[in-house]
Amino acid sequence: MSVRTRFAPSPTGYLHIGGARTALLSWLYARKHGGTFILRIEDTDLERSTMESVNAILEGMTWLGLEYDEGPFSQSERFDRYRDVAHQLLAEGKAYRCYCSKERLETLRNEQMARKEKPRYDGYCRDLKDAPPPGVRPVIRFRNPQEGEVLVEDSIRGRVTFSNSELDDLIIVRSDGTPTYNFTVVVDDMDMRVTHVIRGDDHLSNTPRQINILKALGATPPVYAHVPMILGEDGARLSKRHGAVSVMQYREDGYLPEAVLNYLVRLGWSHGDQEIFSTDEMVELFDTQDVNNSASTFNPGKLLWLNQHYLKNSDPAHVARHLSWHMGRLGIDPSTGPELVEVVKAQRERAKTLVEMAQNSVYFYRDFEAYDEKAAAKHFKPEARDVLVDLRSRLEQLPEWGVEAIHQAVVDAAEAHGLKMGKLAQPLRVALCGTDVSPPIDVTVKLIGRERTLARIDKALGCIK
RNA sequence: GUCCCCAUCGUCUAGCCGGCCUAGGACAUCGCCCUUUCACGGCGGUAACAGGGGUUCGAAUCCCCUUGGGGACGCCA
Repeated sequence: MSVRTRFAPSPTGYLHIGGARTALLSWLYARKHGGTFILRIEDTDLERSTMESVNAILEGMTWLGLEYDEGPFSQSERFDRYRDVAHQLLAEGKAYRCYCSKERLETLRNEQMARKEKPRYDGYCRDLKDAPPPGVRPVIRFRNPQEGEVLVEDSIRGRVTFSNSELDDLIIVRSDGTPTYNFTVVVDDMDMRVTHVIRGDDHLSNTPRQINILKALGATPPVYAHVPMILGEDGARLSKRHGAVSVMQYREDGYLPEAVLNYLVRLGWSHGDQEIFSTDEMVELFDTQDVNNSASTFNPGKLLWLNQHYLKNSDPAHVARHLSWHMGRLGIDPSTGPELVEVVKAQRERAKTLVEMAQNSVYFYRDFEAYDEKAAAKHFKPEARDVLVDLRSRLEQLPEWGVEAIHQAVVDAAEAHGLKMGKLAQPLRVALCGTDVSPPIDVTVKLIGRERTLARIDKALGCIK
């Protein structure tokens, strides 16, 4: 039987880091086994679900390259199916209508809490003999077994058993007729023939309920794999408080999708001492059996390092495509200056993010407003004047505008004035870039181009008294 | 509170079917080297088996307890 996995987010927000990881692992597992990856939107909570969220999730998955094979299916379009299944359960006596008021349930809960018991439904309507109270729209509850145990065979956690006496009769259809999560998941996983449910750890306690319903429906439970949670740096579950958690925020912050993917796969999973994994390697090496069973803390620093690694080691043309997007956000048209690929080659060892790279590359395309004060004060000294004038004429006369020739011109000019490289390179840098930080000076000059270089030297000369 | 899960450097982790571990790698951090800036890179350092009981010739590795953390307990998903 071929593998079928699914990612089933609820559209109540963006695609966050935790969701992206379970999506990645499900995707990897399907790919590894030549199976099918299904995307299902769990929008049974009509109040909180939004179309914007659906789009945000789709956008995030596309950016990460997690292509699904089937879907997206929306649970809101399957209400008829859930209702049919609920009625089937009702007819078979495996579910029943419950007329308890929310007030009664509330009181019950409070009493149980006061008695230090686990709050759970007491089964008041389980075998209701009296006529139902008039005017009350009932919910439908699943008749959970009261005896015995449920065994969850989890490929990450091993065998976990729950006692049925811990479980209560959960609501599968609300009084307004809409189905609830634990019910729709079961029906969908069954209908969609999902073979492996890879999801967050927070669902482990829901699993015995789902298995019970699945069995009542005569279906075979899938293989479960509950992946540990991702915690914030304060040890609490990752949330907005911990800064950027939206996957798309990482794009805006200048991360490459492969860096995010690599970071995510290494959270709770490893392959010896290997740190860098291409997508193909992940697909080949990943297995749910090797996933850790302890929660891990999100570490922005390591993600940053990975991002820099991919910036440095990916095909420059690929990085350039991503950089182009960020240049655009800065209002830069890359056609107004050097080839972006060349800029990438020059900058990739000195930037951790694409945002940084873009910001530090603006001067290749657009004249800067003002000199960095400190840098100008430090390097625009009178003794720099003559050598800059000299270099300017050498550059102007250069027959060929190449890095080699430029380098030679700079060396010669410095030598002619008995100066060390730094005494010329730094003032020149400030003159050309506005700051004293840039790629190697010859490369910088080359990329800025002759026209701009000469003009900027002139401008700087005007500032050196 | 009840039930479930988890526990190696600050962080991600290797190791986990016991001896090869005076516990390895990576990020971060500190120091040195390289250097026309910033970086890259190279070399080196600091740093962990939560605690207590067992089992065993021998435990990070197996068992139990304690402690600590996380999750679930909704007419949310």
